Amino acid sequence: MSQSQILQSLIAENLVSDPGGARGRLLTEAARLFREKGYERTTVRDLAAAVGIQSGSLFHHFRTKEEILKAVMVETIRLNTALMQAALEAADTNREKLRGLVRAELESINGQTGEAMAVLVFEWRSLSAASQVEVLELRDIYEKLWLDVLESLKNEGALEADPFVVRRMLTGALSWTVTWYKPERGGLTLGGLTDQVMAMMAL
Amino acid sequence: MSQSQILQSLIAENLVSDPGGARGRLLTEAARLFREKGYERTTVRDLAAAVGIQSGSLFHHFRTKEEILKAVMVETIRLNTALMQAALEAADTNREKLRGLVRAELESINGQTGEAMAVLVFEWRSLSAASQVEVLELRDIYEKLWLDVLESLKNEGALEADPFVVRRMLTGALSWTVTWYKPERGGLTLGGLTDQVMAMMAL
DNA sequence: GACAATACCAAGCAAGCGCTTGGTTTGTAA
DNA sequence: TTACAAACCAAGCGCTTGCTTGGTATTGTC
Repeated sequence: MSQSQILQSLIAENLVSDPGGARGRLLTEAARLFREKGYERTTVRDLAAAVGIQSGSLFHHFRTKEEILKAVMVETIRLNTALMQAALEAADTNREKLRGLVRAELESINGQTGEAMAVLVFEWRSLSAASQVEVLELRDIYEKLWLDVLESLKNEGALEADPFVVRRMLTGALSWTVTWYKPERGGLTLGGLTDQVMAMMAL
Repeated sequence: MSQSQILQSLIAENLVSDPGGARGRLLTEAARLFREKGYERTTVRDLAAAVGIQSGSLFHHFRTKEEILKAVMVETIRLNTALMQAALEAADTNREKLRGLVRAELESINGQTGEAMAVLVFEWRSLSAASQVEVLELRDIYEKLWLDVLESLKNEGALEADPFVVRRMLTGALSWTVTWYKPERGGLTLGGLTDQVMAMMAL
């Protein structure tokens, strides 16, 4: 199943907004602006201007500004969880599964959903506690994919360190690529970067 | 030279504010609040209340709210650069130097300056471009300490990967510890965590 | 065509923000 | 004691923000 088929299926199930529709275009622009200026410094006037409408009209689509932030987060988690599940299904060994996860996460962080992924990290505090709880539930599903694979690697003796610590280190290392990775820099492809990450873990 | 001697020397040189003085107390509280609620959501009224004064009085000490943010960042970079230089001076081999840097950075991120270090990462966008330039100059001195050691390790054959990439991965992995590391969690000390990081790099 | 639903416009509200201003209080030096 | 500087108070300014409200325009359905 290709990436666009996964996306189409999520759209059909109303889990993710169609990027071509009004709501989807707004979320794409919101992710970009929130990433660039920060959620708090992005006004509803900025958001509206980015999609070519007046600010009051946003409130027809979303109840509050915060609901926009939450939707950016929820939708990127859903999409990337589905992409990672697909990467797992395409792999045979635990080592290949981990490689697939690393590759998929690097793609999500440095590709189409890079802005939304960065918003998830940097704008967490602007979510209300109730929204944080909801987003964390989805996030936990995503994290479980990782921990299951790391624990399997530990059980087969391929990994000595604590899976929890390894995942946390990886989260930081991979998330940080958003601040520095550029394909043009020294010809380092995402595949090459994936190789370096795997090598750093002696895997 | 001990940590408190380093701090006293920086205070004497007016590079860092005395934590016991009014300005220093304000910067400590500011780092805490900015970390907790975000810079944009922390009002000057919040800051003033945290140190027990009225909000207008803040402007006796700092020209603008942004100057407070910048001071939090500048002062933590200066302090931690000095601590890392001390760690380098206490080490003999390049491997020990790297270990000293990892340990010192983990201490800065998870210890007294943890809040300010997190503010440096998460609140970067709230700084004006001019302030960013100034803070980056200090940051570059700090980063050069790392790159020099990693390049020495590469030159002696102990490290295969690109020092630039390794440093970036380490920055992410170590910075992320602020979100999850707790000494009580499974008895993992900072020394133990340092060991795990070094092991992950096969060093 | 008629009607309902959806999408958007334009104007402006209430609340809150960073900061100013004129003043008072405290600390220091001569 | 006096003079001055530093630190703080209290009140309020001008501006910005997220959002509401009454309306118009467009789209979809029968």
